[in-house]
Amino acid sequence: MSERRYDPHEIEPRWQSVWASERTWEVDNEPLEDARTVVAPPSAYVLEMLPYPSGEPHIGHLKTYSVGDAIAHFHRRLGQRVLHPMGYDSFGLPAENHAIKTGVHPRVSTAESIASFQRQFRSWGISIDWSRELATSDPSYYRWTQWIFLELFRAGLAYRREAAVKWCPKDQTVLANEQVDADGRCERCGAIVEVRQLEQWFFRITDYAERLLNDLDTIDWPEHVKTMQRNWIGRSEGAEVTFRCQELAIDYPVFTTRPDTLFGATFFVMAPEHPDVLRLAAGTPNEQAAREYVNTSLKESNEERGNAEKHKTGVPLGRTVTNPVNGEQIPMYVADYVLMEYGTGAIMAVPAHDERDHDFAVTFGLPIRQVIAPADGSEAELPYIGDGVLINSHSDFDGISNREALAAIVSWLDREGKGHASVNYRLRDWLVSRQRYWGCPIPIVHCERCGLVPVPDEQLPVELPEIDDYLPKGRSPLAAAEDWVNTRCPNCDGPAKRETDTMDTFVDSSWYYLRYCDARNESAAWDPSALRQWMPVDQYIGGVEHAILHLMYARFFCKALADLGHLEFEEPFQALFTQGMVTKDGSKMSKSRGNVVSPASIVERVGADTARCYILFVGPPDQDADWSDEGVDGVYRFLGRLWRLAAETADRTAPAQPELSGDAGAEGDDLILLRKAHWAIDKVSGDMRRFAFNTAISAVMELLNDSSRLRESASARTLRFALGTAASLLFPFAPHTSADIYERFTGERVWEQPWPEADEALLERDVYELVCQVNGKVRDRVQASTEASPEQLKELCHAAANVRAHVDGKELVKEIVVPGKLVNLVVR
RNA sequence: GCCCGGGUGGCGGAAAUGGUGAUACGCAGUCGACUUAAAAUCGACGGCCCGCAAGGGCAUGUGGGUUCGAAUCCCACCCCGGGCACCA
Repeated sequence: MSERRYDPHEIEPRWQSVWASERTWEVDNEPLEDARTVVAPPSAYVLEMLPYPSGEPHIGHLKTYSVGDAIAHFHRRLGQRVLHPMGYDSFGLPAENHAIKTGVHPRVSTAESIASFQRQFRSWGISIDWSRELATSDPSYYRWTQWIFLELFRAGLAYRREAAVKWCPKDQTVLANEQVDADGRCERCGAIVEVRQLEQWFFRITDYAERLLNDLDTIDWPEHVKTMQRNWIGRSEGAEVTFRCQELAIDYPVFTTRPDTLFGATFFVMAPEHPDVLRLAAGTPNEQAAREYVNTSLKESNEERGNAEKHKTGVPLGRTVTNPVNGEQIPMYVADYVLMEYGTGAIMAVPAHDERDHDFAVTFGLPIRQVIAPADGSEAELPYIGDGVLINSHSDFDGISNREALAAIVSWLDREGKGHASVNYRLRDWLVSRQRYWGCPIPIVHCERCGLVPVPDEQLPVELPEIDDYLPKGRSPLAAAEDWVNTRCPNCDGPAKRETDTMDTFVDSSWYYLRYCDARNESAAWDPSALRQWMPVDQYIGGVEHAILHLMYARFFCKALADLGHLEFEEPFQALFTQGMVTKDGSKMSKSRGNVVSPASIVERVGADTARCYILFVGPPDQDADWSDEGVDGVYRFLGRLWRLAAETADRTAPAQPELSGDAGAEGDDLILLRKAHWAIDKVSGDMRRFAFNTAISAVMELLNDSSRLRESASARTLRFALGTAASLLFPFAPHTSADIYERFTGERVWEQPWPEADEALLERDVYELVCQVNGKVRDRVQASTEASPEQLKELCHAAANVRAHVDGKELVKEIVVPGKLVNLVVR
């Protein structure tokens, strides 16, 4: 027999061209009537986060799509119709920055990158329904992004206001809170972010805080991702309490989570951004100092200001407010530890029971009045944050627990009209406007007479104009395209100007999964019946880095669009899987470190099947994995051994026969191998459901090892079954090699075959190795029958030679029998 | 500081619900076969210590505990990774 060589470069393109020419992975939307009358096969929507096309795909992409493709294939073979589409998140800063540097239009460089992604996805053999492909920068897509924007605008969910916003001086654009990292740096370019007052567009995501929080309970997401979202939303229960400044006759409500400590409030603090600060200070001796303080604070970066280690600063305003519970006049301060964006921008300060207020009081020599004492009567060290009983408060409340007092005080405030129970969220409205070119234009016209006027639906899309200069100059580069900017008001036909800001790219990616369901619809963003068929996404796959931003925004879009009557569901992604990062030598791959492994070079060296299997085999896919070229070689050897043994066995058992089955009367090595094959089916099936692809692949390796060991002693038929099964089980990970092997054996296409089922009878054994322990230590092992009674098992154990050596001459205290496992004798 | 994950051989990692000698599978390593040689391939051996062996002792970050039995459960601590961080 001639030596056969495993040649992925021959095998892979051959199968890829079958899938391309037959459009194997395309699925149609069933007409609705059919879905109702015919028993429609169950469907599944398997989706990986769409890539941002910049340069070439990297290893992280390979991992995401290897995971997603395995899931998609598994669902198909379980008999489901699977929607598994692909698209590109093709608006964004990197292409624009590239354009600034090289003059190449972002559309051109993006198109090149997309072509590269397409080529590589095909070369990886990912089972994509290419008929639904989309790019968010394509007018046929962003037309509908604009339509959604206008729907939100008309509903009051998109609005414009002046705001202190995060401004990146390098990228010359506003950033969302979420795009500023922990050090106060721009997520993209790393420059220190500044604060500016600008008119900006926002989405009213805060209206949805409660629902975004509560509905987390209805979806099957990793707990840590839910936790991150919960923290981000940051719900706090408490009360809003009104403090009145008598001199100016102004009420200042504050939010507090601790109304039980109201009697301990000894001063009052406002954020530097608070619009009343200068008015309050005006005419007092502190006017000048307050003004200077506000100015310095506003210039300070968030990084400097947010540092909790920093000692407290502030300036007295020379005014007082009245504490509503006891009528005390307490002094007002302005201090930068109070944030304008949270609560009301003003706080009551209780130095005895709040660390920050305590620091401030110590620095400024303000009174500290303890109003809660530990319930056990011990002396509390201040600030005391814990629970206890009220003291120094009011005879109605002193002595009762602070939890009770909290409720009692809130209802008292409510009755007196001085406050009420309240809930606050950390979540802020989503700033969506960007002063950049390469993004979706905001379809609004500014008319001097009519104000903000939406571009009529039938005039969408508002297409991006051609410009020569992408360089941002503090305003959108679009402002330079005067022919485009100057237009007529759709309302009054008077002269008007187009909005020159573009949308944050997260807007584009907040609804793309809807568009896939009806990607070629030219008269609507989607037809409701198309969504009914596929949505919500059954399994979403992507990196944890999107745990907050993208996943929160997409959820918000669904809820808002559902409220507007466009969707019949409120959660886009029923289940989520987040895969870990791929590192090299323990650190993140990056060009500057020079440790980038390109998927293309791996595929060229060992083929896509090896690359895909390796990345799933190296460890649990939800964890980070370190790339090792030696490990890749190991997987390559495995696929090669499997393919060669299969090819050799197929030659021996030719011609191919469609059915693949074991011998019912198998015995000896045939039975051993048959059992192993069924064990592997059972193991892989379970592992697929748990995303345990690493152990699934190792189970197939075990099956191959046994097949190889028994290649001479087992029958050709059993060997054929074992190896055909191995190919069938490996198909979701190594589709080309598996399809090739399966076809050799059966002449059939493995992707058209149902997922194999394990024969229960072959999973069970009639004899097993009984573990014989003495005092919990294994002393011997004997063959036992599954049928044996506990009494018989005890006897077997007592009879074992090495057990006797440890038991003889000792007192038997206890006997523990675990049928099917072990017997443990306790002796003294 | 708070909230999540994790600590298992030289390495990546296995081990639903406590139950085989924990370390499957792969990598690296050692030895052997084939070869003029190498590569490729195939086969064998690999936790540590004592012992010729049978066997015994010690081993899942550290220290306690629960249990006939703990990588797995409980308590305390140490280390690593991630998220949030003046959110009142």
